[in-house]
Amino acid sequence: MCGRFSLTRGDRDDLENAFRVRLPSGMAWRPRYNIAPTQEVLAVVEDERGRRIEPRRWGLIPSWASDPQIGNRLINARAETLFERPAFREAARRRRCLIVADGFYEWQRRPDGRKVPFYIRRRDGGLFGMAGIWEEWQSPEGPVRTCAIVTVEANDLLAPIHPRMPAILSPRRYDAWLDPRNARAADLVSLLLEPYPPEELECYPVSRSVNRAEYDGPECVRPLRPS
DNA sequence: CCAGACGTTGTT
DNA sequence: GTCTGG
DNA sequence: CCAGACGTTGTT
DNA sequence: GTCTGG
Repeated sequence: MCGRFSLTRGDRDDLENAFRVRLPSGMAWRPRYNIAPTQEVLAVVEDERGRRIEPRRWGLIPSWASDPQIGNRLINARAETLFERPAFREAARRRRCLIVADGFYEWQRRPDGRKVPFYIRRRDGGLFGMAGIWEEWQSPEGPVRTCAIVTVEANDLLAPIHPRMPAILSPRRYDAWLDPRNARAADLVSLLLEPYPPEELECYPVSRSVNRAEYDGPECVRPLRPS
């Protein structure tokens, strides 16, 4: 699955080039090594007015939810059932997005029960878009925009670590995924299920500092042993 | 028709 | 064990 | 995802 | 929003 990720690099130009979008001039962010559920993430969204990058809270609250607490648990959505689940299908049809990242974490369970965190990133260190969906929930204080990250079966690189991974889209699939006029579930799911080329990624064990959601420093992504 | 419920993942 | 918060 | 909390009554 | 039950 995907319960933590990073956005450590990426200046304005990187983001604008990677996702072919213009950033609002006032938009600022700091390097994030340990992004956890309930925190703010950057989402590439698209509607009739065009493509934008906007913040979203990670943890999807369905529009009809009476209790927003539900969002603390809806952090991932399975690609295989995305268009069927009542909590997700409306967002899947009309509110797809890309979650901007440059790495993510998976925990490997060892035979003795210990869990070892691994960091996965592109070999070239570049940005990538994880498939996501988003929702808007009306709180008494105003609209709350939330999102979930779509997951798929692990590819060959990740399979030894964990059975699921985020759906990483190749850049040539970004347009089709984001296009709001595209609503054919079968086509969209097949985009998600295209395995991301394992040879473009690398994966190495990291220290347990990432376990603490409160810790957000470079220690999280440092290789435990040279990889 | 209206009222009322409705959630997910991954793990073992 | 289970739930909440980050 | 992981870490950390998790209780009640009655009284002031 | 959408589905189920009455």
